[in-house]
Amino acid sequence: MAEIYNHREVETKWQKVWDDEKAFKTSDDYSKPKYYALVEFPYPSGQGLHVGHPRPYTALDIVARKRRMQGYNVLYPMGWDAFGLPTENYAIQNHIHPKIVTENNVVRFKNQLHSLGYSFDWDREINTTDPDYYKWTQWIFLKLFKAGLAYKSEMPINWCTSCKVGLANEEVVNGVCERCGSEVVRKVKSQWMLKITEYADKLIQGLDTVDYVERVKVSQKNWIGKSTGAEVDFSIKGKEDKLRIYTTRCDTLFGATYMVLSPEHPLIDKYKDELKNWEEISAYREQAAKKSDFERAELAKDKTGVRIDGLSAVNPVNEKEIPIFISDYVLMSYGTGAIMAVPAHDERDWDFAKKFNLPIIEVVAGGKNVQEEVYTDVAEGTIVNSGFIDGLSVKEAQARMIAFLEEKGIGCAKTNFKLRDWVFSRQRYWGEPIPIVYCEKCGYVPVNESELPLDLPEVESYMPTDNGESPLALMTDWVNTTCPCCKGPAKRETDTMPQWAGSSWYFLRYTDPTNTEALASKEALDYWMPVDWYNGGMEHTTLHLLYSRFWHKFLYDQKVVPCPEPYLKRTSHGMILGSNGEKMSKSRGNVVNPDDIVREYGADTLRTYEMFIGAFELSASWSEDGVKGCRRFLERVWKLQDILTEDMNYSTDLEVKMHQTIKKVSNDFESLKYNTAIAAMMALINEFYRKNAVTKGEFKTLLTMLNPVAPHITEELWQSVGFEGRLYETAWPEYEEAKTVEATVEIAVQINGKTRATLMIGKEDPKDEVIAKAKEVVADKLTGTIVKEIYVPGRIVNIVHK
RNA sequence: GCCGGCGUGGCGGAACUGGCAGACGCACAGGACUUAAAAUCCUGCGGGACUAAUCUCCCGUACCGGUUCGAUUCCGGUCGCCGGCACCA
Repeated sequence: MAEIYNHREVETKWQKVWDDEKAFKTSDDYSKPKYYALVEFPYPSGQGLHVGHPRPYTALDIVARKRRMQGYNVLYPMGWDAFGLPTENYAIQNHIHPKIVTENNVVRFKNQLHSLGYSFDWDREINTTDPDYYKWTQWIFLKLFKAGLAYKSEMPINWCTSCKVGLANEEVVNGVCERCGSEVVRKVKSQWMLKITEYADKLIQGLDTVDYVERVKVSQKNWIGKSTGAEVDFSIKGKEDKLRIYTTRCDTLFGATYMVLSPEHPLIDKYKDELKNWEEISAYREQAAKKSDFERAELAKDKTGVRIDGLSAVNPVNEKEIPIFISDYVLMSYGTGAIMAVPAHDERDWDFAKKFNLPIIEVVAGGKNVQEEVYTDVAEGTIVNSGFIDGLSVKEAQARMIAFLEEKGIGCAKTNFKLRDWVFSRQRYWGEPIPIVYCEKCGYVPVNESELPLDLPEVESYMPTDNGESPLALMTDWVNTTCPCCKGPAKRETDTMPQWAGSSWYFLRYTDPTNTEALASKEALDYWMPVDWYNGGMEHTTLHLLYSRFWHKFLYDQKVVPCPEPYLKRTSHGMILGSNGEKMSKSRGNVVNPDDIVREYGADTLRTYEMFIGAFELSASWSEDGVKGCRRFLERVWKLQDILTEDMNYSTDLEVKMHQTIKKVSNDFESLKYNTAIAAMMALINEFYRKNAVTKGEFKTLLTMLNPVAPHITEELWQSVGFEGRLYETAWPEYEEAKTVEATVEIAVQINGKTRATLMIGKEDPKDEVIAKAKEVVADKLTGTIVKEIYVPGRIVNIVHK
């Protein structure tokens, strides 16, 4: 009888062996085929590892381990995305330097990850707060600046009242701060911006070249929000100025019966002295300014606005004079901040026209009465009441209209995006200093590359300030410097970079993490990039994933990296919910700590359970009973030792099953179907127990297949039954396609599509013979006339009969 | 409102390309072992009708309809849930 399975002993033992042997060290042998597997590096929070973390880590650990067994040189690294607000807030509350807080958290995280037996190459560990690392984050920023993609802009930003920090649009969720849930208000501030919009098209096009799960592609496309249309100039009656608008429906130009400006539109100020109802307009503008974007959107149903009394526009296609309004349903931040309103064919314009009693002119005939109901269909319908484009389809009319506008010089085709430039400054301490100096004479001047890293200075107080300045602004010694250009007095930029900076390029650093001459050597980048498989959370689709693709594309254009897309394949894991089906949180009291599971059941059990819990991409509820089931499975694997025979082959009756299982497990590990791979191995050992015997050959294959999921127990069994060498260095088992098919199979015999009997046949048996046998089996039920006989080889016979 | 995804036993979930629905696990029930319990092992386990039991039959993959010899799978419609976007002209 084998000893009892003591997971603590086994797991401690093998973790030490792997460390001592540097078992998972990535080789620098660039002649071998490479495989780069990547999981999103965690933010080392004070709470430690959460039971959700191991799910993606285990999934790609399985892939990484399998690839090594298949002979690849594998890069499977881990590091720390350690700049960020929670650390800073914790530091403030407890009067500990954020650097110390980070160090402590990293130690804890690392121990926890280590206890789970991941095959990370810890020699390549990186930390975004390490000056040797953020030197290169700053270096990339300088590249962006020099390329004109980083600029400072005075603009309204999303200001979190609690964090006292500006947020990117992506960080504002339902009008509140994504992180703390506090109210977000608009505040005008001078901010560093990155021109991600310059890459909008490339970011969309690149999606066609990569293997991402569909929902990620769709979300990114929606977020970038490309739309094609035209810009058209309307003249203002009696003035030189033109009013430029953006429309996607230039085919409806003849139906424009009024115009609307955003309340912030500059034209209003220009003519304020001529407006007869300036007070009313001004009051409306003030009211609109008070509302956040979110509030404006929330009150969407009810259209408000004020007519500009004193100005009117002229429709360029029919010279008709039409009124101009201001309304907050038009946003200054999109298009030109002004629209032509075509109430017949735009829902918002229709609502507004009804409320203000404006004329509605049908220009696309679609069988609906546009006085009663808006008509927006572009696929059907014919242009009417529209002069030279009458009778055309919507599509034809658009082409004709654009040609007309361009010919007359009053408009042109135009593409717009919803994507806005990335607000890149944070008024916080715990982030990368922005390596820019402001000089009265020379303006914004980049710090010399030789001076990087520009270290984060030690400060007394890193409290955020109420006036919106970074805590660094108080450090006059640091702030006052000399201009790199004219050597005159200058001031340093005191804002820091957002958390997303360090994570926008970290996958490059892993390829060559200690390089002091470059962010990574050309050879390392040529060999390792792109990442072959990247897994991470859906919540990063429009943040980290989009930002890092942007940086990477920029670096590609700068010839720093060898490929236009950083990740070949992107998958996403589902969340692990509490046993009550709700999101795990302290307040709900449903949090499970992985340490407890590792202690009580073992890392292998936790790993197996998290892979078995359900479809990888869907969220799943935690169940301690489920954990026990997986523990039971591993114990049954352990106890196979007791029924082991010396035979190194597969037993004849299980040969097909063995080949089938290898095939299934091999394929399932590649396609995120970890749950069915484990189920197949469970079914296999059930076969062994049914026979009460397992050959050494069968056991060897089982251990090899199970090793990526449960590395400790399998390595221990490998050694204790006397197999050579280390299991982690053993080749992945092969299967023969021909041997995955049974010589005889049971098929269903159906009558009119309903199964009435089953039948054993040989896989090569000819059709006629099988059908004859099938008829025999169900002879008593075939009382009428046979209409048709269908045989699907190896599956069913169906006899159609009346 | 728009865009994605999903809906299968008491539960988590399987099902290749349209071919025996419910693999695997959990829970539950009965049995074995035990002084007993736990653990372990064996058996059963969608609902219903018939039966002493087996057999057999009917219903069943959210709902309604269609295509097909055959539909969880494909098509049309309805309902519900989850996620994302949301006055983007």
